[in-house]
Amino acid sequence: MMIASNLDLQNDKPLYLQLAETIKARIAQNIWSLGMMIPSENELAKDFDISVGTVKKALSVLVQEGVLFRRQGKGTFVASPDFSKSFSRFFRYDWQGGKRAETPGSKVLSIEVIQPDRPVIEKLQLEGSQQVFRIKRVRTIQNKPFVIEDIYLPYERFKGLETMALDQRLLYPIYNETFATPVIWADEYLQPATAGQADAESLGIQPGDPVMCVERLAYTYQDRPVEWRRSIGRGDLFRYHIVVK
Amino acid sequence: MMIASNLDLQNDKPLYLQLAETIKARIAQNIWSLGMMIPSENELAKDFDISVGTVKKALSVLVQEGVLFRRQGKGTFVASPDFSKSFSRFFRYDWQGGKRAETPGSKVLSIEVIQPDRPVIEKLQLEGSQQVFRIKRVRTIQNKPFVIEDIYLPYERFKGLETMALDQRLLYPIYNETFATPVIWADEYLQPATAGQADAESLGIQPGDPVMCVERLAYTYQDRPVEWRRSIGRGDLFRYHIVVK
DNA sequence: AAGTGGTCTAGACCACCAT
DNA sequence: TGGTGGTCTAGACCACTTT
Repeated sequence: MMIASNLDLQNDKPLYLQLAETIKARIAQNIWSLGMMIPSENELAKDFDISVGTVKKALSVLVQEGVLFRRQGKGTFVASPDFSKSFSRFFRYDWQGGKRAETPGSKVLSIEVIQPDRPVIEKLQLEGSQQVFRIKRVRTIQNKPFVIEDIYLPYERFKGLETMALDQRLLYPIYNETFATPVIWADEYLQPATAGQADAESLGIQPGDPVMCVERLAYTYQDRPVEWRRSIGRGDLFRYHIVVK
Repeated sequence: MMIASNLDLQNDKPLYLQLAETIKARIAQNIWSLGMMIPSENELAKDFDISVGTVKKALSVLVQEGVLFRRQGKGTFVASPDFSKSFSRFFRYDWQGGKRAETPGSKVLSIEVIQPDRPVIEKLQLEGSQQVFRIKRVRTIQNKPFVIEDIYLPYERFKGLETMALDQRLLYPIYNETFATPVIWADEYLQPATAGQADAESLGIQPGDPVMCVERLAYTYQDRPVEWRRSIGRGDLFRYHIVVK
């Protein structure tokens, strides 16, 4: 049961776009949350007093945008972006020709609450004198380190994170489930570099060996930045794959 | 005037996808060429004996894929990939954070026709003993080299390329306009490395300096691979930007 | 005025899923 | 069996472009 609303025939904007925006707004307000089924075509059509065809068009737009997914016979659901998948694209694990997509282990080296410096303030769009978490961790495959990460998070949003078992779980599901902060999309910059003394030791390589430096700014709903991280990956294990269309 | 054909109600595949594929095939066969207007919704519906709604759906799929574009009041046209744009999509080199999107110069070092080795044969899906072009060139910004490229092309498809002024123009527009081979999408792999003696000299850096190694397989219509290239870029000038969704 | 695509409707029938 | 989405139809009306 849903209160109909604010679709406007007088508006320039087509009804199906108005509906799409309304649905996105409801997801952003957590009226409909990740993974949840939203009302059926028929219900939406009835609630908003438009035809089913128009509802179909609105939903197809949101499916296209990755906001929803649909299953014949079941319903329409709010999509949860799966970053563990996109993560696994970034690295190749096939170093023995084995195809097993092994889940990387992770070990937190330190977690502290600090006063951020200017670049972090700007990237996370912090105001006043907000503090941030700084997490350093190393990720491993078969117990060999292959990436070290330096992660910054706004303290307020993630208060309580420091008490959690961060070694056991991926971070993005924690953001989503515990802090109601799903990561929707991210901006990444890649640059090649060579390992310094400290990084080389952490990664088990020689200073001067190639490494990939990845900076990522991750956003949640309404394009709010919620995490900034810099990763340094072993060059010999790092392979970034992208399909350009 | 168009001979109707081969849409099959008995087929598992929905009519609108059958139509979309038929249209793509006609474009691939150059029955409808780049930039040309294709028949209107009504004509297509009549020719294929299906409803206008189904035609609309087929066309919207192709618009989504970037194969067609539509203009209200004018018609539906075969899209010509915009190469100044796609170029900047494929290569995102920020010059010291400057925003000037300067067009890089290029200088061909060598072009030869050779018998490809196995990796090239597999990537370009060559049959029998087909030969390939191998082009080596260096790209420059402000007369400074920043990328060296090693490019492989099937000889048959691009016969005559060796006589063209490759220094003056971008390659992809040449593929498109002269050889009716638009590049539709590409697969890229990025990996950090350090410069060897020869590469360092070409790029004006020191051996051991960081470089980015980019391998790209470019495809035309019907997912046919038509170019394979390996690029080595100066690490200090290379910054790859990607939005992960 | 005639032709184009863009939006919207009100159905029909089907395939799939739960019960 | 009833509800869901997926396909398809046959219109209507509108906005835009060209002649």
